[in-house]
Amino acid sequence: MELVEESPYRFRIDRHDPMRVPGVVFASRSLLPDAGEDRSLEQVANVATLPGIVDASYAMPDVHWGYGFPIGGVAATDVAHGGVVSPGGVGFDISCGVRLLAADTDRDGLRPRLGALMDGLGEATPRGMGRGAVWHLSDRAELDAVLRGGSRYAVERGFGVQRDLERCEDAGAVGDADPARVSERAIERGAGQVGSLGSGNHFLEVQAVDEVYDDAVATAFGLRPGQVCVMIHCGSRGLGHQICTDYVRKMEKVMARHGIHVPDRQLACAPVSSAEGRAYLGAMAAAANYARANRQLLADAARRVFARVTGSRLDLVYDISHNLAKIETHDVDGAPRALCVHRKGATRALPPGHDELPDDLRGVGQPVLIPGSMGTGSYVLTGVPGSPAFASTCHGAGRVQSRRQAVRSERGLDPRAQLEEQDIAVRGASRRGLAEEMPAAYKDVSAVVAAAEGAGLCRKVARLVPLGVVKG
DNA sequence: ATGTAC
Repeated sequence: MELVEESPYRFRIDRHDPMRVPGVVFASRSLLPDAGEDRSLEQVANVATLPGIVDASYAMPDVHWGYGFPIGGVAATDVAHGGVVSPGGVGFDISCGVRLLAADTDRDGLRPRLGALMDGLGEATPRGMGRGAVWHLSDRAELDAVLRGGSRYAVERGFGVQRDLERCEDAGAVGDADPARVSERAIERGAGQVGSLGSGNHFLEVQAVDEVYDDAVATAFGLRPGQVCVMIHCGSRGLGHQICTDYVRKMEKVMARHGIHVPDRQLACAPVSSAEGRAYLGAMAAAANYARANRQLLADAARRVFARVTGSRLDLVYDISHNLAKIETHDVDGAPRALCVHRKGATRALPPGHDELPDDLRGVGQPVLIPGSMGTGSYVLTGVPGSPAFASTCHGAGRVQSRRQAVRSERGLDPRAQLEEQDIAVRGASRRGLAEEMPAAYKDVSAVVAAAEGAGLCRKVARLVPLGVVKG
C-alpha cells in the first residue's frame, strides 16, 4: 500500500480503481500500522470503493485491522446519491462508547477508602461473558422501551437525574430506533444484559485528573486537577452483536440485486434509502439506545456505591459512542448534504458553537472521551472548528497485538501483580482477560492523542490516570 | 466485541 506523506500527521492513499475516493490516514510515521502484521490500510482502500462515498476513506491514528472496515475508520456516503450503509462500518459492538463521571472529591482524600470503594464497585458491576445485569427484562414491551428510550428511559425509571440527559450524546436516545427490525434472537440475547459491562477491553475505572491542558475548557467540563472520576467503557453486548450478524447476512444476499460489488464480502452494505438499509439503521439505532441505557444503569450503580462508601456525588461529564453510523449534514464541495457518517472506533468531536451541544458546552466544544489501554491513562479532548473527517477523531489506544499474541507474551507473568505494583487496584477480571488487555498489546495512547491533535482533529483538555479498575 | 462456530 503506497502512502504519500502530505504533512507530518497526514498520509494519502492515492485513488486507483476501483476506489472512488482517496484514502487519508491521520498518523505519525511511527503509528502507521506495520503492513506485515496488520492489513488495515488495505481495508481503508477497500472502503473507498463503496457506492456514494464522499471526500475520502479516513483512518484515525489508532487504526488497526477490523471486520471489513478498519477499527479507527470514518466513511461518509451521500444519501441522495446511492450512498450505502454497512454494518461492518459500525462494528459488532454497536454504540460501544464511554461515559465519564466526575466526583466531588480528590485523589488524596479518597486514598484511605479506595480499597472499600473498589470492593463495592466490584460487587455492584455485573460483568464478564454472558452473566448477570442490573435489569432482567422478561417483558418485551419494557425491552422495547429501552430500545426506544435509551438513557432517557433509565432516568424515567429513577436510574439517574434529568441533568444526565443534557450530558449525553443525542440527549440520551437516538431517534428512528425501530425495535420491530430487531430479531427475536437479538432480543433474547439482550433481555438479561441491560446494565452489564461485558468483557474484553470494556471496563469501569476509578481515575484521577493527572494533568489539565486547558483550564477554561476543563472547568466547563467540570474537571480540575486531582479530581476523582469514574470512566465506564461498554457497549450493546449480545444484542448489538446479533443485530450486526443478522444484517451482514441480509445485505450479503441483496447486494448484487442493488448492483453493488465490493472487494471484500465483509463490506456487505445496502443503499441507505433501500428497505434493507433503513431496516439496519432502525435496528442499529435500537442497539445504540440499548448501549446508552446500559451505561446509564452502570453509572447509577456506581453512584450508589460512591455515596455509601465515600459520601461523594458523581456528576456526568459526557457519554459518547465510538461505534455508530449517523445521518448528518456536512458541506461537500461547498454545499450541505445529508451524509451517512460511519464511525467505527472513531469518536464524534463537535467543535465550539455546534448547535447539537448543550447550552453550557456550546462555547467550548464537545467532550471527547478516550479510554487508554488498561493501567496507562485516558484522555479528555474536545472538538475543533474546521477539522477534516466530518468532525471525528480517535477512540483509544488501538491494538497492535492480537488477543492470542497478548496472552502468549504474558505467559509466566502475573498481569494482576503488575497492575498492583503500579498502585492500581483490580476487581473482577479473569487472568486471561487481563493478559489480553495489558498495555503491551496496545499503541501508546499519548502518541495516538498527540497525532490526532497534530492532525487538527481535536484538542487535548485533560489526562486521567487509573486508581482502580473493574473488568470482566 | 461476542452464549470465542450453526
